[in-house]
Amino acid sequence: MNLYEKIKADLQRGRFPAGQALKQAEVAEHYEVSRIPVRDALQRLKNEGWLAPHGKRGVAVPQFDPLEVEDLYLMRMRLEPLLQSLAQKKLTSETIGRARDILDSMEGNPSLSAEQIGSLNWQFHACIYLAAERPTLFATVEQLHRQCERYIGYQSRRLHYQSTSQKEHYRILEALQQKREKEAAALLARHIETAGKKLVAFLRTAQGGH
Amino acid sequence: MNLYEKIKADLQRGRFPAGQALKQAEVAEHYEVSRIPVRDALQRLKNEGWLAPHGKRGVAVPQFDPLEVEDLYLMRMRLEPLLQSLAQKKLTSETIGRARDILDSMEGNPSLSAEQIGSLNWQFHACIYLAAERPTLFATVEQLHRQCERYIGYQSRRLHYQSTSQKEHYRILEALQQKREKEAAALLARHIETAGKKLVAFLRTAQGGH
DNA sequence: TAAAGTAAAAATGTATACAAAATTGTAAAG
DNA sequence: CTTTACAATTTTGTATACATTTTTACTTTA
Repeated sequence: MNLYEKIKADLQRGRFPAGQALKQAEVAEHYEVSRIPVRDALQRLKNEGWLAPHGKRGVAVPQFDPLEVEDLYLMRMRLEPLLQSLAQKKLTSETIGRARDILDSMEGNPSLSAEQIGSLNWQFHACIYLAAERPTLFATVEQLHRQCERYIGYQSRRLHYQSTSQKEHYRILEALQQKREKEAAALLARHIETAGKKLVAFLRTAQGGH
Repeated sequence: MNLYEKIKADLQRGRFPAGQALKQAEVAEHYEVSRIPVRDALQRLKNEGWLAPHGKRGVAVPQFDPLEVEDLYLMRMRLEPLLQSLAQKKLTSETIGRARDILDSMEGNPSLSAEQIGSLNWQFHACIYLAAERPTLFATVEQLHRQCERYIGYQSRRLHYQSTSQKEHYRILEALQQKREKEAAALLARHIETAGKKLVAFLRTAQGGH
């Protein structure tokens, strides 16, 4: 586990209070490395939305921002159904099988951690998206998903939204398998919309979430 | 002009041959700095699509890839009309005036360089998009535009696609001003689609463009 | 008292030197 | 002749030391 992953994990678990400015020297001391690798990690984390620019220099732990979530899910609603449609034409039964395995493995284990659920969730969609063989489009979708992770990780420790989401997954998979292209896209769009609205509502009721 | 900008400018002008691997030491020597700032710059350029990962380590100058362009423009077609629609509700006459000024300044000067035209082009759209006050959505759109820049910069040295594009700009601006929301979005979508198709066609006829 | 300028402190940016990792080339074995 | 293992070289990663920039705090002045 490299420095980037360590810091990201700690951010995901809310180890650093929102709004706090992260100084290179502090972070370096905390993780017992020099400032050079810290610089690299912070730059990358900033680009991926895990950290926010802080004034003219430095970075800070971003606040939870419902408007950001709204934007992220709006974009995902536009891009992911597109990518899924492009994938559908190239879907093999083997890919569908792997996707189903992922869903089944979630269904079976009721004792999965929030992180593990989130990871499997993405693996399911990514497995389908990758079949499209559109690396650029995939990369942007993946990046949007990464930005959402911060909020999902925060929410999923308190909220359980798994069961309905799972049913939607199975319905999407079936529509894909039966080549009902438009339905699959529409289901996915609703799937994302629902998740986004739940998340925004949760953040707003929680007064910004901190 | 910092190192990041210098390297980017040289990439934009095709100073480094496509496919070439860039080694930190070489780049550092070429620009007469140490490897530390080179590392920072290369990482950022890689994240923005100006450089591609090269095996397990290092970066390389990416090839021109028509499929990448197709993806970029597909995404822009989905996201930019959305952002423009969100902006429309908040458009002031002052913003519209500034947008018109940008278009007029392009119209007047027939002796603008390719880079200048590209810059003004983006300034026009960005001026409208910013009115939406949706920083997250704007950031992604801006990033997509940055990735397109590499191709536009390459093309615009050979192709002149200005005049038709300019007419489309004026039509979009008028639709926005007259609150014809759907028309403005549709015009923008077509505007992007047209530009994308031209660019892809150009790259394909030019055998990948190198 | 408020404002502005300046000096001190703190934080980031960069160079040099060293450590770790990956690649390449070579030799030995199948 | 191909393949595998190992050593040499190359390349990237990191620590320490120094330079530059930004911020902070204090002093001076209106």
